Amino acid sequence: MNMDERKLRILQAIIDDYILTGVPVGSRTISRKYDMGLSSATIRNEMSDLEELGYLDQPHVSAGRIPSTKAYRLYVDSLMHTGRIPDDSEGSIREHFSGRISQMEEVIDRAAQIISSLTRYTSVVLSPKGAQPRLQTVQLVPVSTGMALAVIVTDSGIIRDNVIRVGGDMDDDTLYNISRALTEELRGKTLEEVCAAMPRLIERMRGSDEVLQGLYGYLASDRNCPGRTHMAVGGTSNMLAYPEYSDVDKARNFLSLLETRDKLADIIRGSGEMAFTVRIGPETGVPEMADCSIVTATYSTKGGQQGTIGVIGPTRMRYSRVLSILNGMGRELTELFSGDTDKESEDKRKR
Amino acid sequence: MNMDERKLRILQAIIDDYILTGVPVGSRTISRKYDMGLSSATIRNEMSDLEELGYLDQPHVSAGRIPSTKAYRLYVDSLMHTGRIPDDSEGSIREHFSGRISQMEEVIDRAAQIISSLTRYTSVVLSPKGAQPRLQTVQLVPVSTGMALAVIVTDSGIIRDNVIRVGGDMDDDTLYNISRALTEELRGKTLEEVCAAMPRLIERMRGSDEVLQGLYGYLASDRNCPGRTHMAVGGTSNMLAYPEYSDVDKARNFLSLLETRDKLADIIRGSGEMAFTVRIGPETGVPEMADCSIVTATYSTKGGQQGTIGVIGPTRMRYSRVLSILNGMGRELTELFSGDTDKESEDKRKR
DNA sequence: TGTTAGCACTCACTCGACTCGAGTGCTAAC
DNA sequence: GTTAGCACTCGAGTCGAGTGAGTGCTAACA
Repeated sequence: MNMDERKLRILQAIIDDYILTGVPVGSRTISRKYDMGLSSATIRNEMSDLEELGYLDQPHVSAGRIPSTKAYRLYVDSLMHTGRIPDDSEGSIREHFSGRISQMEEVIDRAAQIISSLTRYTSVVLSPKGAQPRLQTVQLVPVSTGMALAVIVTDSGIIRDNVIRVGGDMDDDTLYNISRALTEELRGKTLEEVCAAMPRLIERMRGSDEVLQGLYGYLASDRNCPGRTHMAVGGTSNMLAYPEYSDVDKARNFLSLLETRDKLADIIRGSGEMAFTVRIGPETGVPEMADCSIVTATYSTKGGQQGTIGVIGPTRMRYSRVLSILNGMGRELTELFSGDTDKESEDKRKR
Repeated sequence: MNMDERKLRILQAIIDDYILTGVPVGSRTISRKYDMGLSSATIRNEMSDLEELGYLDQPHVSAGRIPSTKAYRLYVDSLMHTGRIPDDSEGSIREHFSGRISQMEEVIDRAAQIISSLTRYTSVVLSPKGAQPRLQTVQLVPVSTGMALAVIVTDSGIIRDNVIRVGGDMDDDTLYNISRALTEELRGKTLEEVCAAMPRLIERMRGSDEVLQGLYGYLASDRNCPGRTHMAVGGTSNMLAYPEYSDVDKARNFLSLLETRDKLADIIRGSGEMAFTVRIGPETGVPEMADCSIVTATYSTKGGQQGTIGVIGPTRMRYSRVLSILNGMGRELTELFSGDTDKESEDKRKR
């Protein structure tokens, strides 16, 4: 037995209906609501075939049928009429971002909010990471005696800073001179390379070695520390609106998964650096998400770093809508992070 | 009819039991589990009196009784045996913080996690704000042509930074000289005063006026912008563990309240700057929280700024435990934020 | 050979009747 | 003032019949 055109059409109707209603769909529903020109009995036969082929499941004998993971897979890969971005959304994204946008964290947070409000699912946005950014400027700003703020500007426009110990009483000018020397020496290197170069520098620049030690310690710990990648989660409560989560225990499990941020980041990033991925149910590899799907997309920054945006929803997700919203948001973020910073300030200034 | 010693003891037993179990408590339970030396019938009479006095409610005739808001109020104000901090917690707080702590945001996030894991309720931590911090250093770090990062260090040790437009092509040295001049001029002023002084400065320091304009714009918007206060929420899923929230709709309302961060911050901060506040049920003033209680405490920074930590739980909250945990955390945060930063780096270095 | 009408069958779900038991209020005795 | 006893209330749980959506199968039809 093989799939034919008609089976595909019926399967599509079933998936569409189930995504819409969340209720197992029966043969009669299909023959009436969708204009197939076939009686329910025929549909029934076809559905029986589709079940045998592994595309449909039956919760119990006297209920309708629901799409299997395999069906969703097929749907996403080829059946889905990949809609363009919903009319309202494109404008919506723009509009939401049009206000004041300064810090990267704020953009990330806002993006998560927008995605979840547009999709009505749970959204996750991860800050850019990946390709090593290259150092552009180092500058040390005195904070208190013996301490300074090390500001590191990279070519991706992302700034990291941290308070480090510089020892003794360095006056502003001394720190500034050290900063200049460091910048000259290190500009254009990746953070990896900077770390590698540090021991040699410490050797050479006697007299300011405590400063360099401090900086080195910070860089070394920061480089390996994924904690600095910012993550925003939006619409956690949205999931509770779906009957799939009317069971409180299930909901709690899901929510506490969202709370373990490291794990969540791994899951979202699990898709690698593909432009788009859709993982359905078991494909997520997370037992707690056996009946969730995860859709992710990437965006990139000027420096070539990649960030991830994702949506988590029930397997009966409105995939096409979600994909186009993520697409729109990805484009918007890419633009925001790689367009020159002038535009941001422009917006800001206008207020 | 008046409250006497015995009524108080009985009321306390009822509250204790209800907080523990969440089930309406009957007269027999009290007479057996709590060593009153009274029969259930007597207790029954007393309970009847307590109900008349407004301290107890009866969900329905044949159920036990539950404490009213008034009862909790009395309990918190005078009945509660204000336990010292639970044995495990004091150490726990220390231990959790002993790892790497650098950015304020991280401390805040971590604090929320710790509080919620210790209390098993939902926790909220707000970054310090209030008393105007005084400027200590301004420094401009070049980021790209025409743009610079303005780093502002205040005496509270809290650092703000933002990318501003500086116009033209300022080289490092020029920016540095401007920074020095600005620092000299503005050190010791509150941010309010800095803003007030800016127009005059812009007048005087012709030639670098575009830089100053940019800085002014940032300061002016930042000063009035409460968005910069960081807020962390922990243990959102904890609430679902309590039978009070076995109703999914209720849970969803609660969760979406947690998501509207501005509103939540207002609610938490609603208590003003009291060292401790306990708001019970309707006292919260938030309809969605009619059967929640909010306990808050404050901590302070070197610069005299105040931050807020809070716990949101069901009205039958383990008040004494929560209060002592918040007390411990408040002390720890105050120490962290007002002790000199040396200690932090020390910890960091040890790793 | 594919399609359809008809029919028996399944099974979750609903709803009312019933039981059970925790808890109360009241009364009378101590 | 305290307590034992008892009738009463009412939510929660159980049981069973009824309902209806949906299926699979068979036989008739185009």
